[in-house]
Amino acid sequence: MRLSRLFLPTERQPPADAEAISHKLMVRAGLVRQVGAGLWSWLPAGWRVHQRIVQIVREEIDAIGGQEMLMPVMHPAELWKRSGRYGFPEQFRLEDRKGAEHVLAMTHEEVVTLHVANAVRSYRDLPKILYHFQVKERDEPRPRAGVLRTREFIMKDSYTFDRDAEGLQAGYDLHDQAYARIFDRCGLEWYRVESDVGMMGGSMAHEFMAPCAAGENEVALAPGYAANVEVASAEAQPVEHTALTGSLDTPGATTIEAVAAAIGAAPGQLLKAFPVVLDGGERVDVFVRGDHRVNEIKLRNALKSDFRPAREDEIGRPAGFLGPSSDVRTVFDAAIAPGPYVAGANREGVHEVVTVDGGERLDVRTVVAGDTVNGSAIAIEPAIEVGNIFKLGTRYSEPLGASYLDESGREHPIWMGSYGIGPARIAAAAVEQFHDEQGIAWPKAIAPWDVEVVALGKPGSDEARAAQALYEELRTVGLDVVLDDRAAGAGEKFADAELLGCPLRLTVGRRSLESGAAEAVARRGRADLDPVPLDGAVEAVRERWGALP
RNA sequence: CGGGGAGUGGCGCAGUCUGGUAGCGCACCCGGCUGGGGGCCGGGCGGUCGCAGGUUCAAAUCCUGUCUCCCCGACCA
Repeated sequence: MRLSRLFLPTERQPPADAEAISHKLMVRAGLVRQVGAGLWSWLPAGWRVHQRIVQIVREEIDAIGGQEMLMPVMHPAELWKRSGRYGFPEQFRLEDRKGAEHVLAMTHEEVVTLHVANAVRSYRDLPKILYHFQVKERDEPRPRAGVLRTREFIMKDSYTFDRDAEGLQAGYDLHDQAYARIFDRCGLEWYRVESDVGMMGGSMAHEFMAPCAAGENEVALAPGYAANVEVASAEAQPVEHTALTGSLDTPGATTIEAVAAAIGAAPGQLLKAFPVVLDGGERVDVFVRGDHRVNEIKLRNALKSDFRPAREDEIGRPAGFLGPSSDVRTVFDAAIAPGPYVAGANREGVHEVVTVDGGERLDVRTVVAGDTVNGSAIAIEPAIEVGNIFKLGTRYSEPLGASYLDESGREHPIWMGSYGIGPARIAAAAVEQFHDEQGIAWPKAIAPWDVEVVALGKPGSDEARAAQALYEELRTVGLDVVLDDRAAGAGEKFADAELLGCPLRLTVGRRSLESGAAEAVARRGRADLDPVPLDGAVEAVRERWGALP
């Protein structure tokens, strides 16, 4: 490709409202452009990156026996009503000309299960791995950070169909291993974490996380331990107890900070009340240490029920002064070590010292940096979720009637798994992880081009002709090469090359004609490599190429 | 959904408070110079100031309404 003809609108300045590095650089480098909130076009160079990632994913899913197909983006609403997933706030809904309801797909469990339900009869038809790359539509409440969180994006989603839990485990493991190969091949720093199963239902889930500053997820890390903070569990740091007894007048002190200040105690000596009402209507008072926060996902999982905050009239005691009460089911967070704590006295303006010992214990708090796992302090860092794997079990096969007959002719629901990867997020994560002041430094597996040949001198000059000859020679041996043959100054060409971030840059100018070699620079680290002789360039480039990240 | 901010040539911005008919840098076009880090000189093109209504002799500027986008938080199959 010649830059003089490429649609590559680079910008000197980032968009005024961009915050995330990948947002700024991908726009500046001419890879993507915004169309609306959470709606993005991929321009030619950006699409090459996307397609290279897609191809890596395709190869690895094919390698575990996946069969690529394609399902539509628009679905009859009825199908989603059957699965019980109709009416999510994120779901785009529309009507056709006849007034029939449709939805735009957030994922494809319903459709793929429909096909399997209609076609699979026998255990002999299992297992199956089906996948596709298709647009997903989600009406996100807040799209952000360029291509990191969008309302429309392409996802590779695969689905496994097995006869039982063991089969599902095998399909799950295959994906786990394929994903590891995919992210390694893409050149990302990544790790696998335990995660919440969320609204997907199912019994087990892991996320593949690429650490970076713009990440929306928080991950708790310790040697041998990695978990999404949504589900992470750790030993709390101990609190020192100062001697306090009896009841304490705390008029107007309704927050932890205010109470701690009023009585001269550390927040960790207090109990924080979190009154909720479960789905079934049961009232529960949850207590965590004053310096901790309730983790609503962990709480929901621990209570095995959705819940909502209790209203004041349901609590029946003055909010802000709640303490343990024998009148209502009471749950203490596991991090509340037995001992005395300051809690509300269930009377306006009064706190009192209570002794917690035993009681119903559940782990429902959000871990904080410094907590320990196996004696090691955890760190919490942001990361982008680039892939996830879910065990769905029979959550979709039952409502949608996907079943098979076993050897004895008995009918069973099919066991399913669901596995997603977002190529756009891999691209953005790579930019977040590998960039410098000048621009992007792509991992070579997903760069838009392998080599950028910068031709200095006027178009038509000896330098330009030598650059073109080099460009053509490298192309003939299968390298993806882009030639900067524009009539621009050297500085502009170097600046654009560093923005775009191809792993290897070869410069052909007057000096090259004198020395008979093109200068070679590795983009990552902007490191000078041994020059590439113009005569015999292919071998030299191959050799330089092999050492690049 | 709560809070904050912004819409003025392709990009980044000034002008709005104090109304007088739109400006700067970059980019772009033409000519020339330069040709190894966004170079220089000269000459140009391009915007009914998000949209609608109102006030006024006169609106980018004041008033009302509305749309869109961004950031923080909540949310995030």
